[in-house]
Order: sequence, then C-alpha cells, then structure tokens
Amino acid sequence: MFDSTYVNDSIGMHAPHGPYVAAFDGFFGNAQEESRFRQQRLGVYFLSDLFSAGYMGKTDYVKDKELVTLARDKTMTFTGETFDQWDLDVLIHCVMRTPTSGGGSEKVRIDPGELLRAVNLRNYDMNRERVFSSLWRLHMGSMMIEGKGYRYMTRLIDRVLLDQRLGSCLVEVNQDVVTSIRHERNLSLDMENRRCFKRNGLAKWLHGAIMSFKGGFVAEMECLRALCGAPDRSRHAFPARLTKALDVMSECDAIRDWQIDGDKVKVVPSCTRRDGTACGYISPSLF
DNA sequence: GCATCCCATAGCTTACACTA
DNA sequence: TAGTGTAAGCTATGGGATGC
Repeated sequence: MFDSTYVNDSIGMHAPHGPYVAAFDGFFGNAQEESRFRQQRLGVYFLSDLFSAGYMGKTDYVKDKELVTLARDKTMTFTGETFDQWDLDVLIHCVMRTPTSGGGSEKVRIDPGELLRAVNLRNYDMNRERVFSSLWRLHMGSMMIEGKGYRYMTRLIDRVLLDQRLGSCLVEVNQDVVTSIRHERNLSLDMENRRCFKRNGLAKWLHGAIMSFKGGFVAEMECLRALCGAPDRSRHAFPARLTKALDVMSECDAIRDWQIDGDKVKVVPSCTRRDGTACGYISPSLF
C-alpha cells in the first residue's frame, strides 16, 4: 500500500514539487538567496506561541491568528487547529526519522506505537488516535509569514497517508522544517530531555527556547507567558508553573542553572558553549 | 513480551470568591 | 474592576493484574 502512487495525490492540489518550491528562477534573484529565504530559523517555530506550552490540551480552530513571536520585521499568522507541545513531540519524532540524503522531500513511515514509546506514553487506542489527530493538525495548519514586500505561505507536514489496515502512516515533513530542526542539533539528546519532562508542556516549550538560544536567555516573565501561549486567565498561576518547569528541567540536566529575580527569568542550558555564545534577551520591546 | 483494564493518585485547568 | 487565591472537576499516569 505504501507505494508512490498513493502519495502523489496530496490534498487535492496538483503539486509535482513541494508546496512552495519556486518553479520560476529569477523572482528571488539567485538560487542561493531563494534557499536562504525558504529556510526559517528554529526560533520561528519554537520561540512563539505556534506550539503553546500545553500538553495534549484542548485545541481550537483559529483563522489568521497573529502569533506572538520575537521577530521585529515580520508577522506570522496561523490558520488551523492550534498546536501544543504534544504536536511538537510528534513533529520532532517525524523529523528524526526523515532521511536527508535525497536533498528533496523524503517520506518516512511512522509507527504510532513506536512514537508513543519514544515520548513515554502508553500505546493504546486513545493515544494512537491522538497521534493521527496530531499528524492531521500538523498537516492542515498553515502559516503565513509576512515581511517587507513578501508573503511566505507554508505548512509543517506536506503529506500524510494513513494505512487504517496496518495502523501505521507515511509522513512527508516539510523539507525546510527538517533542515531547520536538524541543523546543528543532537536530536536524540533533545528527545531524551523532552521524554524526561513527561507531560510538563512549559518545560518542553522552554527546552525549545534553549534549542534556539544556545547561550541561554533572560526574559521578562510577562513576555515569556505571552510567547508560550499561556492564557491570560492563568496569569497569576504562571510563576508557579514556571518554577515547576525549571525544576523539572534542572532535575533532567537540561539546564545548568536558572534564576527568577522579580519579574526576570534567567536560564542557562547545560550544553552552553564557553566560547562566548550570546545569551538571548526577551523583553517587551521585541513585541 | 506486549497490550489492555482497573483503580488510586497527581497535576492541570477553570470557575468562583475574596481583596485592594 | 482587576488581580489573586483556592478548590473542584477533569484527565492522564503509575502500578498491578490479566489475557493473548
């Protein structure tokens, strides 16, 4: 069943290339510039409320929702079912298994049971259904990044084929996402850390933040809360959640040190290089 | 060895009450 | 009225037992 003839009919759109492989050289200048444009930085995905700090929580359908990001010169909007850290676990699992030798889009077979074991969850009907739902959300959700003079439309997973008879699926992750996440990262170690955090969505979100800010970061509490998508109504509970999450990360050796000083939070990852890698700063001026 | 079920427990979210 | 504290309800987890 997992034959190329089955994966060519995507989502009703005839797409011999990936969804945004430019078929017209010259619009973006040379090929190198085009490549730079297409590959988003890790922070675009991890330092925003695209993947909120929840875990297997309630999802909402949103249309053109403006995401909270650190980007000053572009805006990001999202349409689809909202994502949380469970969806990010599913995405990273798929990225880890995507072969990169071909250079173009590569498909990978995903076994829900294996995925669930990899993230420390039980392999039973409800959780397997959650894997399929997450893949559906990751495929259906679309982002638009709008900068000076351009709009960039993309999605995280290009194609999903679900084999209901075998209970497994074939997934084609957006090649730019694969490139961004795998760039300079030891994904096995990242997944080991995330597994250790169990269902603490905020710890997983913060882990994503230190994947982007390799030298750690200093953040204002309120900005951090907005960035990780924590709702306004739970504002008063956020400091306690943050302390708990940082404790969990510290116990799992994902961070070397952390401090909460008034409304400022400082996080130093375990793998900080001692070559002067810059520490990130998250403040209201960036919003 | 793996999947599933049952039950007690823990954690998170949300609604409501209270206070400045 | 906005911010904060608390408790109830919901849901997933962990451990043990059982079946395939």
